[in-house]
Amino acid sequence: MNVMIFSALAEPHRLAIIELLSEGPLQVGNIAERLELSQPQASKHLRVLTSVGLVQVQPVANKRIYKLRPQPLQELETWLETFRRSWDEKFDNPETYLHQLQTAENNKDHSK
Amino acid sequence: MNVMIFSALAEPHRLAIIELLSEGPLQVGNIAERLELSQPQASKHLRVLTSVGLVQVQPVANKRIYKLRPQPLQELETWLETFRRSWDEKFDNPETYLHQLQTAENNKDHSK
DNA sequence: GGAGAATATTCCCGTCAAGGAATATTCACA
DNA sequence: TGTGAATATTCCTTGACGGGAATATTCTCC
Repeated sequence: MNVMIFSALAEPHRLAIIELLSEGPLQVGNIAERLELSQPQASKHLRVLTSVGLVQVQPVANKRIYKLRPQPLQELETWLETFRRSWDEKFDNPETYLHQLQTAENNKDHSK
Repeated sequence: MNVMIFSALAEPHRLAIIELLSEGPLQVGNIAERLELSQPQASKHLRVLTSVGLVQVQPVANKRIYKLRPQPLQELETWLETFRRSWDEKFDNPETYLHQLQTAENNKDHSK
């Protein structure tokens, strides 16, 4: 899993942009207005979101319509599914926990 | 959705710790060793992960066993599901896209 | 092609977080 | 109680990032 998507979403305004765009495409001015951002700030954040592929531009006249790109969030969902497997297998399973403790014990330094 | 979990996962080493812990609980020394981190670095990153609830400590003797906490990642999964609804409803739907364009048009400044 | 709307870019500054090194703390055990 | 193992904390420095202000760019339309 790549870290870029997380750092892109780690900024409150960018996360708000993503959630706003989940309702549908918007042009820069509307995004800035709705989130009470300056226009340059909105553009800068949209640039970051575009660079990591979370967002996509579509020029219409002298406007630029931004919309979400499903792929990265879908990949994130896939990544999370691999964790669900871990929950089901290992969590609240005393035997597994014991095994981990023994593993830690076996990893001790035997070279001295 | 809270931004904290994203900033916690936005650091490569911390993301690696999460993925490592998905295989099972580990003590600090083993985490540091496996990821080629200094022990203080590992402790610091684990502190961040704990503070956002992604990880949980369990003291055993003078060791500290860290393991994942399912809740935050499950909440993230839930958050992503709300997006899936948007994909299915709105994506590749020309009518919706047109509606957005018109909405943008209607949001123009009427006060002048 | 000139004007104006919509958007992007640049420059500058303050803040914050990560890493390294050193040190402190906690715990078991002899 | 003292020693060593395991882990946490502090201090410091440096680089990256967000915000504001100003400016540049792009596009449409007359």
